[in-house]
Amino acid sequence: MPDASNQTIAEMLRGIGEYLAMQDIPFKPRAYEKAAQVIDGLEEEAAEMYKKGGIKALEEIPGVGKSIAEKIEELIKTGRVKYYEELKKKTPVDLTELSRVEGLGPKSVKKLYQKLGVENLADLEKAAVAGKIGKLEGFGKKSEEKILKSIGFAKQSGAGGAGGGARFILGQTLPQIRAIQARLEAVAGISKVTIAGSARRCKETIGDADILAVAGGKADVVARAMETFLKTPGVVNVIAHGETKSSIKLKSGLNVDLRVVPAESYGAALNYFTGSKDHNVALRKIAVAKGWRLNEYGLFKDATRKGKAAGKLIAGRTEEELYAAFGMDYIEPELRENTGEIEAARAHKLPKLIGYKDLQGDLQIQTDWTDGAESIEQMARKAAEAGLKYIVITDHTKRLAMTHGLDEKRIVQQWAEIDRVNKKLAGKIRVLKGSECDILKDGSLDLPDSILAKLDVVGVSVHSHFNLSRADQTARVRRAIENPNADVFFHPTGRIINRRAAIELDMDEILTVAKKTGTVMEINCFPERADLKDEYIRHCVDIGVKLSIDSDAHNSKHYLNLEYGIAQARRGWATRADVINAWPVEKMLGSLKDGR
DNA sequence: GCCGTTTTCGGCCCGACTGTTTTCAGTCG
Repeated sequence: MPDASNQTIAEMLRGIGEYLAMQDIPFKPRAYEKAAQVIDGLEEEAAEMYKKGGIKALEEIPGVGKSIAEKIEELIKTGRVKYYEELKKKTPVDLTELSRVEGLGPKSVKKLYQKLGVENLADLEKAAVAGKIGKLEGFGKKSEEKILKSIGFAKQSGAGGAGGGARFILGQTLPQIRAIQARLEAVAGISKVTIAGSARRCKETIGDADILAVAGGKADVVARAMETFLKTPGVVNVIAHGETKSSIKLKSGLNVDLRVVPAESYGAALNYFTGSKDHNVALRKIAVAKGWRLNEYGLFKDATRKGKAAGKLIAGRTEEELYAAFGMDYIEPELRENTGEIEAARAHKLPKLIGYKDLQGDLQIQTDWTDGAESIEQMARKAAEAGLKYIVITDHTKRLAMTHGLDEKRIVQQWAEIDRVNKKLAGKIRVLKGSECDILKDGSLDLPDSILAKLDVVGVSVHSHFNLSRADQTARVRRAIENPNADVFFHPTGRIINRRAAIELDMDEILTVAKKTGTVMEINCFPERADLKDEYIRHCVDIGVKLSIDSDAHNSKHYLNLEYGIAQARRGWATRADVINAWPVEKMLGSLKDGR
């Protein structure tokens, strides 16, 4: 049976949606797009669901009805979908490639194909260079220039990543966005500048950045803000420049939008531009059901009137006011994915998420004993400055030879140094003895139990044999975390965003074993790891597997990354009670396995 | 094509900006 991954299924559905959109068919494209999105976000493989429950199981997926379920079934069974192939044959254009070009949508692609025979990026470039596009009805000189300009970017974004448009890693991008925020905050007359969009929701990757600014309604202030924004260092392209909205592209390829709003609409606008889209649509549907209307200017009573001020304003100045008007508790941005937060907010059952200042310790730190850059004492001092009360030194073990991993002899030597630092920094911070112990191919550990039993915290992790089959990898990890000395499973899936896929692991089984054995799952704060990711974190929270949020610091600057791990934990609905290093040191230690 | 605490039929989120336009379609988020 041909194996269709969720990604393949989503691509097929999205493709059909795009072809239908090209033909100006109403509503169907949105249905396909919606279904594709849901499949993309599915934790379980749709093919597995089909195997277990047949086509009925597929139809139970939200957004999937009879017709789409049949197409998924066909793809799983035969590896292809006739309907999709017929659509492709009718209009043989590379839609995913062409729609990466800024300003080019399905309608334009269709026209370019019909009038000029443009099927792909190369054709498009040829036609533009030859000046054919400017002469087309509905297009002009400017459209042609715009297309030429963005072809370069489209080529770039196509080369690197899977699944179309480039995604930017949150932790690597947020500092850039915050710099733009700071520049805008310095503009006279601007009272508030907020980062919105997926960056505010702290998604592990973001597609673009949205910034919201509040101006007192004075035209000159707005103009100054826009001017400052357009002059952001590193701008390569101004995509739009209007009275309330401007949009730029940076050298990095990141698109940034700025919207200027009046104070009375700030809450509604922030909510609107924070998203997610699904969350907003769900809210708007509730508004419509009540006979109200929700847009970026506010929540209004009279739904029949269109435009900015549609009837009597119910709420809009703050987000709190907005959610209250719906009879909901305030929903933290990290939760706004329409995955149950709206229902929970209505029922007043939202969790109290772990806070950004709630960590007391850090359970994974490397030093210059292996591949870290700083000494144990330096790392300890800087951790204290960062507000931590305890840290665990977890240098690599001997199997990781290139890091000069510790063997039995050297790790014992390290304990003496830790004792010395503890004495010196008494009252400032406590340094615990730990290890990032390699999991060998057969699931045994790289240090003997006699050593591991003497450590305060043992982390175990996979650094080799990433390509084992799902069954073998799962068995390997299972054996490792069943070891009574293995306290924490470090960066469990091993994925590195945009670079290395996650290892094949039956996460359901691993988390079940973790629950049974009391093994803690790590949320690794390295922005490109963000491992575990949000959906698995939520699974842990649901079944009671404890978490730790660790910097995996290799130098003291890396403590700053803790923010991103906390964000990830919040996206997974985690509270302080779920995260062991949010607890005092004695309670944390007491919660670990007693293999020693 | 999907969906249902008004509905199994008739809806489907909504507004800003751009370019090519003398009033609007396409794109985007």
